[in-house]
Amino acid sequence: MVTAEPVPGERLPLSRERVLRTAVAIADEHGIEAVTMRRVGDELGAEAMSLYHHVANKNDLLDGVVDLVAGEINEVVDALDATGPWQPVVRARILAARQVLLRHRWAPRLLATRASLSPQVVRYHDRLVGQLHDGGFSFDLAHHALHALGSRALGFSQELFDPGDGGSAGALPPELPSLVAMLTEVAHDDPGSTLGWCDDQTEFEFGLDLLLDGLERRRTGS
Amino acid sequence: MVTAEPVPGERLPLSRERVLRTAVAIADEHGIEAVTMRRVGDELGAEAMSLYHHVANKNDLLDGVVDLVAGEINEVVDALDATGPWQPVVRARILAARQVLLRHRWAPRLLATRASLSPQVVRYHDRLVGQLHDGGFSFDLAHHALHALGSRALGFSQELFDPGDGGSAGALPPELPSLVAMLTEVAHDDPGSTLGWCDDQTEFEFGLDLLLDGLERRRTGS
DNA sequence: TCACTCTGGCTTACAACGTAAGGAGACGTC
DNA sequence: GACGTCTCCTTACGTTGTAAGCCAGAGTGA
Repeated sequence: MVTAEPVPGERLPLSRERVLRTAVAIADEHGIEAVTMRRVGDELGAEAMSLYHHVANKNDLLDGVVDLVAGEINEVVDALDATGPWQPVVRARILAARQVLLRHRWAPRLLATRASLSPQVVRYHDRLVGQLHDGGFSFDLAHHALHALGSRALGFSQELFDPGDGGSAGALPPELPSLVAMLTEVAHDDPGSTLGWCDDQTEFEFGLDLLLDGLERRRTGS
Repeated sequence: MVTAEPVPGERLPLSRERVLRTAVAIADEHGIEAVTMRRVGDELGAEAMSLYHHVANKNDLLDGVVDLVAGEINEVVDALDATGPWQPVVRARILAARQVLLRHRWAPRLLATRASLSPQVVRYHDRLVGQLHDGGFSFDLAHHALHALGSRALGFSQELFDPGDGGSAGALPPELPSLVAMLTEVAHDDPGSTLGWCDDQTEFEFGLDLLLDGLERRRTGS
């Protein structure tokens, strides 16, 4: 009758929370494609079908995972100091969100494929709109700003070229004269970079500032 | 001995070209998730395994599909008039690419998930860099521009919110004050819009021009 | 002409996936 | 004690990508 005691080897009961956190852990370690119902179950010492008592189906699980990550982002950005002019405030918010996503590199792709919106993602944008409005944006301009920023608002940009294979301009065929010229010149300017010929963080900030500067100009109407 | 005659009901032989075109047709009609090896085979009157004589595996098939669509884009943009100042030239190129992608709405998502780069996509960017360089960009700035534009260079932006469900601001909970305020105001400004409260083409152009204007300012150093 | 290899199709089979269906044991409430 | 209800398990099915191997026709060299 002593079943209530916390035996050390005893299994914790499942919960939606534990299921989602386990899925995130698997994705962090082995990539999002390693997140299968059976694998998540295994990791929890349970069967795949047991998960269905806590998530409706795999789609729901992935929605929950996205929401969890977005919640992590919100935790971080809510702690930032948001006083002062809007531009550094918004800039810091977005770069902080980016830092979280760099810890979950699979998350951007997952976010992009989700059909329904995560409450936490919506919440993130609500606060962002609030900051823009406080900074002098009309709601109309804030609305445009959301679309203009797109995924960049959450801290990631669509990386069409997989980083890591662009380093060698020699592999490019000669019928691409402009790319060859560009790559040789850029590589020459920065010969010893271990980050390859382009540093993602720098590029992200370049594009972000381009947008933020443009928005500020639209706001002041100059 | 008359086996060479083109019997009407006779099946064309398979080819990589036919396989890829069929996959595109299926994706156009039923979505990218309907593109399975068996389905493509069926559509061609062949078995799934027969496709493997023309594509290495499904990944290769999808790579080929992306390349085919990018080739379609290149066909269109190569036919554009590229004389005059860089900004309208590049703008027209990107908007034309967008028109092609609107005929293959599944393509952006597929593009974003491909690991290897399509030669046609690379070619597209080569010509784009050429246009920027001709327009007075240093290769360094052109390189930054590619990253800043990201997927927008190819004519699509990451649509985080699925269009079609954002129309009703009434569904939003009250703990999202800024979004509620924004949506009610924007919806009020444009009450009769059948496109929902945001028109994608307009928003895309807004963001694109923000970037192009910013790039021009960086180029002239003002 | 014969035997050979290639090419491109088909058949069969398998492992991994998501998940439907239902059963077993622990728990609370009447 | 009977009865839900909750949680977890077992079994099984359909769908997916694809490995392995068979077979017919077309060249091709002896």
